[in-house]
Amino acid sequence: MEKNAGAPSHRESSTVRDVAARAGVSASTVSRVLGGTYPVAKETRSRVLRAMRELDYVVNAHARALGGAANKTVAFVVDDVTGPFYAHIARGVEEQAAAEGRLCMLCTTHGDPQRVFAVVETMREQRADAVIVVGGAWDDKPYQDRMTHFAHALDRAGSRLVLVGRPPLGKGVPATVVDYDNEGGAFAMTTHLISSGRRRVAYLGRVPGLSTSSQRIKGFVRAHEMLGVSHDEALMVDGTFTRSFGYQGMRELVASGADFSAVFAATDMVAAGALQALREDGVRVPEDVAVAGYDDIPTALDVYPALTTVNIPHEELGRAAVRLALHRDQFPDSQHQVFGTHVVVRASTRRSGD
Amino acid sequence: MEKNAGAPSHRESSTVRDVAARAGVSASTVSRVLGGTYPVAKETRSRVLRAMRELDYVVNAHARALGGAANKTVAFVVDDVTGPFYAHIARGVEEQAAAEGRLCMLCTTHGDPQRVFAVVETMREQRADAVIVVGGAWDDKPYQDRMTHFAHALDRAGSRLVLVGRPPLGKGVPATVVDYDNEGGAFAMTTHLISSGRRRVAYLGRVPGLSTSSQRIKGFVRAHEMLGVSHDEALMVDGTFTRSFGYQGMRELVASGADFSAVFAATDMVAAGALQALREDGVRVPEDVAVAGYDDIPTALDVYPALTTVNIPHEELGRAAVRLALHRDQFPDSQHQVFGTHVVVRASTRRSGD
DNA sequence: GCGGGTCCAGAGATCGATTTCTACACGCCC
DNA sequence: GGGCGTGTAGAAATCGATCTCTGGACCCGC
Repeated sequence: MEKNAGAPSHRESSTVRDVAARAGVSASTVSRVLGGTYPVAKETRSRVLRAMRELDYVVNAHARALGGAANKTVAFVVDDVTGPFYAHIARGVEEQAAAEGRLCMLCTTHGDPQRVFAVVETMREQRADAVIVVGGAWDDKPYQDRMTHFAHALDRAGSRLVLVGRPPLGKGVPATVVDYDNEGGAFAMTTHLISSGRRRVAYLGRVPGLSTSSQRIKGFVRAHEMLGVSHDEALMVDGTFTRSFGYQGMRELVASGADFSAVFAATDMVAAGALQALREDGVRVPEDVAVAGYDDIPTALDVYPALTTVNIPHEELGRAAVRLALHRDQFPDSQHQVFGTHVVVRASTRRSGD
Repeated sequence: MEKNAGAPSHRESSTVRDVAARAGVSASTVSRVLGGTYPVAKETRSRVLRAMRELDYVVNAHARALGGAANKTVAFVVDDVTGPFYAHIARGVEEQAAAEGRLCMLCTTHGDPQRVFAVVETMREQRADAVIVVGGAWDDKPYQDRMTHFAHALDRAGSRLVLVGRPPLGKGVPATVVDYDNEGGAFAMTTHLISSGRRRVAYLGRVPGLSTSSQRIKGFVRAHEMLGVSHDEALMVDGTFTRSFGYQGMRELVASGADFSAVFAATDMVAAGALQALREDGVRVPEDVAVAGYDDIPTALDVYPALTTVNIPHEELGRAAVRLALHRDQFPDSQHQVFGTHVVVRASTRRSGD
């Protein structure tokens, strides 16, 4: 019996050979029609196209990727897709990736550093064009060494590590860094709070060892120093970047009888929880206590009162990450790009007179 | 010169042959160490493992996928990752996919039906184990025919189409359907509103042709009929599932002087916008007007007053989608699974006496 | 001592598409 | 009419890992 002469097997999808057989040409010719970069006689081409349609043929992306051609995939690694912060960056990444004809692989790590490594390793296996890691980094040395190792490994394979919203790994490490002015935003917000007369500002949600947290606190402290206002260590509350911590932490702070006239929450989610706690405790916002957040997620508009926060250009970060990584040969000098942040004043910090 | 005898090229990542050469064995042996399913002498194995470590070797997923082995990828198609509704389902999908040792490809369509087709086609090329499409479907025939075609094409290729939150394509179509009791939730909510004494309920955000919308409205209408309350077509406002429509639509409804004592918003996002509009118009919630949403996204807790809404088990939908699709041979009878929904009563519909 | 079994490892085919490299026509000019 | 470009298409090698088939080494018992 002739091999591949009849109809293709029922459980399998068809291959170039099936198409070739049906069109009465060779596999090479089918491939050339597919690629379109090589002259094929008009009549032959249409015969091949018809055969492809009739067999409902689609190329095998793996076979194509194996044959040297780039794999056209961008990997995206986040803690948790559910967080609006990540979701909006994800959107930017996905949009730009689509615009550049790339697919987008999504991986979540649930804040577990070990999973970051596992996931990046998997992305090396997938030969992704770029691996974009989003969110705060851990300060410890082994972690950074490991990321540096990945940066080199990816580079060797012709891929690229991209760090979004985290500090660079050091000189000479082949990685793209897309960051926002984290410290500056915290500085501006703290200044806003203090200069509006709130001299005792609590910081809700310090995460020791997390770069995002450290930078915000640096800005927070710097603003105090700049304005000659001493800040009280007792008003620094350790926690996580979650709504539930915001609620718990705020309740405890109020219960402790601490003296404060403003709360700078580490993120908008934390602020949302804090607002609920204050409401339940009968503390008026902004009359008794001003509340500010960080990130400017959509929910900031919906909490009551509307939340003063620091805006981060999330989607632009995502788009830049993809763009810079894929065209790194065109932008060799902007492989560390920092976007600006700015304070958005809403009702939660407004003075009655304003 | 011996081929592959020296160090691997500097710009390329190493292959099994490189590892084999370094360990002084054949490629087959390296592969067997990798797979672990075939006996390899202990001493040989450790030599190979060391060589892999020294060369920082990772397998080429494409080469592996080409050799028959399943590709271990689940595709996830949504309108927009930014929406909390999708984000939470995405999380369920991602978690379950990770638990099953699968990677997750994310694609967004921005509500464009054409992009759905393009994306699903790409997923066929990628030979994904399952293609999960989330969100309302369009009622028109060509759209459904095309989806049916994809269902068959994926099935032929050993993959699976999964529809989440959308109606089945018909008898005999090889697809997994994971749905929630959309109509029942709307029915329950409408009943809740009417039986608490609000006899004139506005529906904010009808989207003609979208299955999600039609089902909710069906429940809305059925509740009216059941309770013997007539509903007013003038209180049905067409729109989109967005916060900004919620705001606009609500303002216009108030400005029109329409008579209503409750608003059933098509989604929580719509409700959030509506609440802002009502606040700005000086309408008190829930005293003057009760407001309810649909989806139970986290923001429902943060709006003011806290939003009464219909809970959907988002993450469970996502997990079930992956589980049922990958183990469809084990669950041949539950390829159309419907999850329950339930009303969550919060402040936005509460009577003062409650 | 030799057949028979077990254990381990190499050679080579294979997956599907691309990409040389090769070859056959055809038309054209000298 | 023979030589030569040009246009078109096939045969075969290639990518990297896996899988089958084959075969060598070694131990065992009779």
